[in-house]
Amino acid sequence: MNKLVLVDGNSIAYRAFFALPLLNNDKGVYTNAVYGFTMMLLKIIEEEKPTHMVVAFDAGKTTFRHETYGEYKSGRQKTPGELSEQFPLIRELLDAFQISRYEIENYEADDIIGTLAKQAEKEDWNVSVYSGDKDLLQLVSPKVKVTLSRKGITNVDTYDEQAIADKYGITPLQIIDMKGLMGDSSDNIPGVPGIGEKTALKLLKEYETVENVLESIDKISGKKMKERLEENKEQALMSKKLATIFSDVPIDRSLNSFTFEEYDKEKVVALFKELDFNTLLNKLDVGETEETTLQDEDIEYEVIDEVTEEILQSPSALIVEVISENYHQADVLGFTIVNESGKYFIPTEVASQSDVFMDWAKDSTKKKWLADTKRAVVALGWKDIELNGVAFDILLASYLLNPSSSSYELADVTKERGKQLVEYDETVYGKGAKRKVPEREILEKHLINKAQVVYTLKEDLENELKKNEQFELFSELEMPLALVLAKMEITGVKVDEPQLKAMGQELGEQLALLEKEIHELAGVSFNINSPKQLGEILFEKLNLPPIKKTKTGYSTSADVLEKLQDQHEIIGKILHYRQLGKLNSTYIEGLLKVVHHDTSKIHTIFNQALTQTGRLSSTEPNLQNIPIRLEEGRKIRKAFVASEKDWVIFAADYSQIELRVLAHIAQDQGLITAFKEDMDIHTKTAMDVFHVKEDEVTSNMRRSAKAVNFGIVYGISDYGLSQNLGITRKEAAQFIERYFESFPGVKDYMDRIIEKARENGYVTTLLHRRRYLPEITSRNFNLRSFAERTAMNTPIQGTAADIIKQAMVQLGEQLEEANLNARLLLQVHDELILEVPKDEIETVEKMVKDVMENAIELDVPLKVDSSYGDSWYDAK
DNA sequence: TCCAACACGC
DNA sequence: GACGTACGTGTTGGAG
Repeated sequence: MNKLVLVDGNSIAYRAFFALPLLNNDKGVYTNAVYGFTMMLLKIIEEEKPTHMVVAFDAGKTTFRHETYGEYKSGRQKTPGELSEQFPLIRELLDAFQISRYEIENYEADDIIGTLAKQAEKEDWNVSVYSGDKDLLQLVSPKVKVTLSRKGITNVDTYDEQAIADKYGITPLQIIDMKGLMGDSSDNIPGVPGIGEKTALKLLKEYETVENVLESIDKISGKKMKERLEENKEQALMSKKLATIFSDVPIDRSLNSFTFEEYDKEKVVALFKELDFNTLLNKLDVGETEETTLQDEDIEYEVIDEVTEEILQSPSALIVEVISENYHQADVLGFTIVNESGKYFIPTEVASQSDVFMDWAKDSTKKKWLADTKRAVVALGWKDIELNGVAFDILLASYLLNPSSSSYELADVTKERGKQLVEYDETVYGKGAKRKVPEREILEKHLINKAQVVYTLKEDLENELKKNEQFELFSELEMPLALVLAKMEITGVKVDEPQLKAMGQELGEQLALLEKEIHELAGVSFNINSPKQLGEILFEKLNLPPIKKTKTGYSTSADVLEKLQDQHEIIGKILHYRQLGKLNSTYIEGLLKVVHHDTSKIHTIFNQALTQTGRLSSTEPNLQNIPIRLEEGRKIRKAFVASEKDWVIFAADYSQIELRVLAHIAQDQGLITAFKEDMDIHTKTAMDVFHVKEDEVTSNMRRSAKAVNFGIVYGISDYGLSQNLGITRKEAAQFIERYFESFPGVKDYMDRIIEKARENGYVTTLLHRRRYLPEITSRNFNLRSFAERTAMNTPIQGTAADIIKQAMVQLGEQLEEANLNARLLLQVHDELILEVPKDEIETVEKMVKDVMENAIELDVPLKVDSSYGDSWYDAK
């Protein structure tokens, strides 16, 4: 049986380009789109084994669709130069593979594909279409399948009629009707305003086609909807026409001439070498037999009912499966192990009663490779099972290799490398309310696959880390840090529940009173928490001037309200109501909800693989944003107390760590001297920027200087600074300029780092953490400016993150070595919170300060302030 | 169930 | 010349 594969060349090239960082070969030619395209081709060839194959391209700027609608595809971003220069390479690549390409004036790739698909269908061939564009789904039939790239490049979904029905509840042909109603912003097809995917599908389920919908407008419920449909009848019909693929393109070749047999290996190898596609080269050699699809029914593994030492070899890939998102006090669904000797599933009951297993888990000489170490260590820690000897972690390795990835799930990590060897958790377990433990055998196979993938990925990832000079960062910093964090999470922070409740009580009363006063001042009762209702009251009923608007109406944000303070008594009360409301809902009620009642402790989860800069984040609850600036909120900290009698809460924070890091990496002599002399850095900045002596610095000057420093640290723009200081953008820009004049070393650094980012496509921190910035070469001003600010900021913020992480690892070791009972509880970006027995305070104070200040040596001193008290509030 | 608006920390 | 401008987490209201 003949098998025709049709590829939408433009669409796949676009996808590849935007999915991958802007790679280039040693000659500086951009190759990311070619690379992604190649991965896709190899995958298609291997999986589809086509007898015939065509890659279709769009030709020229205008098509017959522009005659219908002049605005078709207008407003589209121009193809970036970095991508257009890759198209010739893609053509060259296809020629080397001996794959036909086809384009024809006046028609789009879609139409060519549609025409060929129809022709092949008539001949009873099987057809597979590859694109990134949902429009193509209209071609699906019993003989035609459509595969769409989802995110990334080889991450795909294949659709047959059933799949479309499952996903959209409509037939392939109705895809056109759907587009007619909802439009398509990327092609500038208007559709009917106000109708999105959901509404379109609902209408089509009832009326089948756009035409029927339009004829039945009377029967449709909703006044707005009727009006919209009525007003846009013509537009809907035209949109449908635009979305319809034309299947009668005059193609001057016969279907049979598009055969695909073998590729010209010599040419392909030569081209791959030219493009620096070394990984793909290796693949070609071993290539064809290599397993790149999901392992299925026939995997062989053993279900263990008694653990023996023979199956516990070193190294082993180990999966400790916990499917609930929050892993504290969670169920472990089972263990799988893959090593030299075989593949094993160990049920939780078997493992937990096996001394052999426990000894192996505890034995640090027995090396284990994990998918997510902290998750496993914490889940097991709650069951008093010790896990040592973790030598590799897929999550952390993948994060370091590319912190901007949106997922580090094993399925994605393998897919990114051109293989899919394991199913998505969501597919196996379901999502949301439907998430559940699957049948025993499905679970076993899934977990075996996971362990298998960990076992194979380890080497690849390790090599990539080494190539990037990130292996030390991985093994000496992030890996040990995961264990430190695991301990902190299990330890938890003790909360004085009665105190929180009492504060909640009082807040509730104040809120009720404020609410009453606000309603009286407004003359009507309304929901103060609703920006919509509040906006109407303030700007329509009370006729206050609306200063700012949001997409949906009037802005009622704090900075707007502050400007209206003097104009009405109600404003102050609203601001106060908001402040107290936030405290009550997020911090009192929110925290009480997550207290573990058996111990009165809160156990957060630190996400170690999320931020682009290398900082941690904290969830369920977020303990990194407990109020401090306003006294009323700061009182919340009184409820965070030491967990044992005669212990205290101890806090140590770095003073100006980011600006010190800046002084070091920029080598700005003025800044370095200032820090060496331990000057007040904001005052020093003000002196230099305003050209005044120390005693002439006014509080306003210092405030401005502080805001500029803040801007430098967080990479904000002149606009951001102007908002901060309440000045114009121009004035803000001048401030920044004067700052750069005063600190020429900083200015040089900023220029250099942007240049470097452009050359490499990424920036790094002192410890080689990376962040890729593909948009730094964008012609879109916004994207480019953003990337430039990120380039300046990430090395600063990221190095600061490196430093405190280093301190945490060292502190963890030293506390243990010194046999102290004091323990780390929290990290809040530049500060560490511990709980300490009173008789250890002196020792710990010295140790913490010493470790933090010497975590990494810079050309400026690091300074740490510390304090302690009965609660977090008192540790100030 | 999702998104927008808002507010908290660094 | 306009663009729409640190990040991350959580709550609420409101639309579907």
